Amino acid sequence: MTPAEQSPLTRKLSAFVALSDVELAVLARLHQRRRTFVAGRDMVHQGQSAQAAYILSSGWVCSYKLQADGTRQIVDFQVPGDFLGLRSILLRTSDHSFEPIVDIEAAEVLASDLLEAIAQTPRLATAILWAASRDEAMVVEHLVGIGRRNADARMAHFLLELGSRLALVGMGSKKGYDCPLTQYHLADALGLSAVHVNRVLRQLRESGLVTFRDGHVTFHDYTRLTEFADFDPEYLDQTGPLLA
Amino acid sequence: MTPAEQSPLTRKLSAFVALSDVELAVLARLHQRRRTFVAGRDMVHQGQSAQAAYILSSGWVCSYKLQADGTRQIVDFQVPGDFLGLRSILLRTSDHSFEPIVDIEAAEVLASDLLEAIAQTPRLATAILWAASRDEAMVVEHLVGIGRRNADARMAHFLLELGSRLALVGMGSKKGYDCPLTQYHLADALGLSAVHVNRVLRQLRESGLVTFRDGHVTFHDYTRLTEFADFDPEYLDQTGPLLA
DNA sequence: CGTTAGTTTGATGGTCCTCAAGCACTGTGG
DNA sequence: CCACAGTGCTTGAGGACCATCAAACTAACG
Repeated sequence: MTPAEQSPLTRKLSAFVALSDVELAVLARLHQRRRTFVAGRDMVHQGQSAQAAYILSSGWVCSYKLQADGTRQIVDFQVPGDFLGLRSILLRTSDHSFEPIVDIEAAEVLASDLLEAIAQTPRLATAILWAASRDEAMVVEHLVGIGRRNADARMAHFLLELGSRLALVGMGSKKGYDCPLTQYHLADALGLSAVHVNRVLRQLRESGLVTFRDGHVTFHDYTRLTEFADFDPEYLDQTGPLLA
Repeated sequence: MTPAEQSPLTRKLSAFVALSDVELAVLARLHQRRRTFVAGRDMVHQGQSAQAAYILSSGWVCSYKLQADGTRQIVDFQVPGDFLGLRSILLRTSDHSFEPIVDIEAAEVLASDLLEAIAQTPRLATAILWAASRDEAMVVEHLVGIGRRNADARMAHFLLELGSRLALVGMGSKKGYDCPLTQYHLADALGLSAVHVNRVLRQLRESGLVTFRDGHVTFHDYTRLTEFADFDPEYLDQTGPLLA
């Protein structure tokens, strides 16, 4: 299969583990139950019991938690190749909600299928756990950003991280990438108000660092932006193959 | 074994999965390589390659990330019964550091031993993954707190969560618990300045909600504090046995 | 052509930071 | 026994960063 024919998840995992034909076949089988969801309607609600996880094939999703006072915090965004709700499989109830940001395509993965696949192919299991560990490392980095970075650096860091993640599945580069998020999404993710997000974006644009506009992110000076954001992509652990 | 003789991890897992004698034995074997670490000297440094994880037997640890500008963000605290560095096993380098807050005792667990134990006893594997999922849910809740709660509610929520976690291993109750953290630790965990932490604690104390003083947390009005903090312990998933 | 979602800008104010200083307690060495 | 340093806690004053409120503008859409 050429990269273009592979699922984004296969493409992502292949960058870290050389998968055998058998492992690729098992992975392909996990993609069997294809489903679609429309933008804006939650796939999974906070508090709902979660029996299945999903592998995102196309489109963007966000996972978030709602508070009693109505504010929401977006925990993470999922882009093609990412798992959704992998963690919640073992907890009795999903601890957060998933909202498709655009219309999406995803493969439903039952807990039983996943556990079976893991039992059958240990190397694939390692790859999947690697992906889960990486997702968690991103949440941790997100936490650091909200706790200890000012709004400008936080935004810059966020846009850089997204770029790196998208590059891994061929949807972005150091030039920029397409991005369907609204400024409200950015606000809820970064713990800011939408108004301030707008000012921050203007600031970054006028500094000649990065432009977010009309659904597209453009890096004007990748190196300087990286320094400004103190962005060290090491936590993304994507510097080369892990297992030969 | 009576609860008092069990390791805190065994006690914690037993609250959710009824473990057989065989499983208890495998779990006990994971505790073989006992080590001690002194307060203040990092066990694992950010960027170091991590081959082993630890199970904390006694004492408190914090995991944190340092930034270029010198500020630090504490991601989580570990109390007896918690894993340390479970996630980093699969990533090439540890994405954060671990610092013992007091002198501690921990069991070193090699990646190979852990994988073997998981392969041998699927129910134990489920229990361990449950614990890992729960840890991640706590990081997510921490993220929500920093992003969307004001300083008072953030502190209140944090103290309540710690209380719940400690209660699970018999080290706390709705009355309160012993806590060796300094106000600097609280500041670095909650994304606040130490000065403001002090003011927040005074505020909570004078409101008759909770007192943090001389290494001890005292809940004055647990119900009212819970409402004030919007604390819903569901994400801790500790309402009863998961697997019979 | 009105409605809605999203963006943009201004004005005002609150939360929390920074700087600064003093206090209490502990351990150490002269 | 006392000086002194180190750690942690406490309080005050001033100001930065970001939230909130308000309103105008654009584009898409039925």
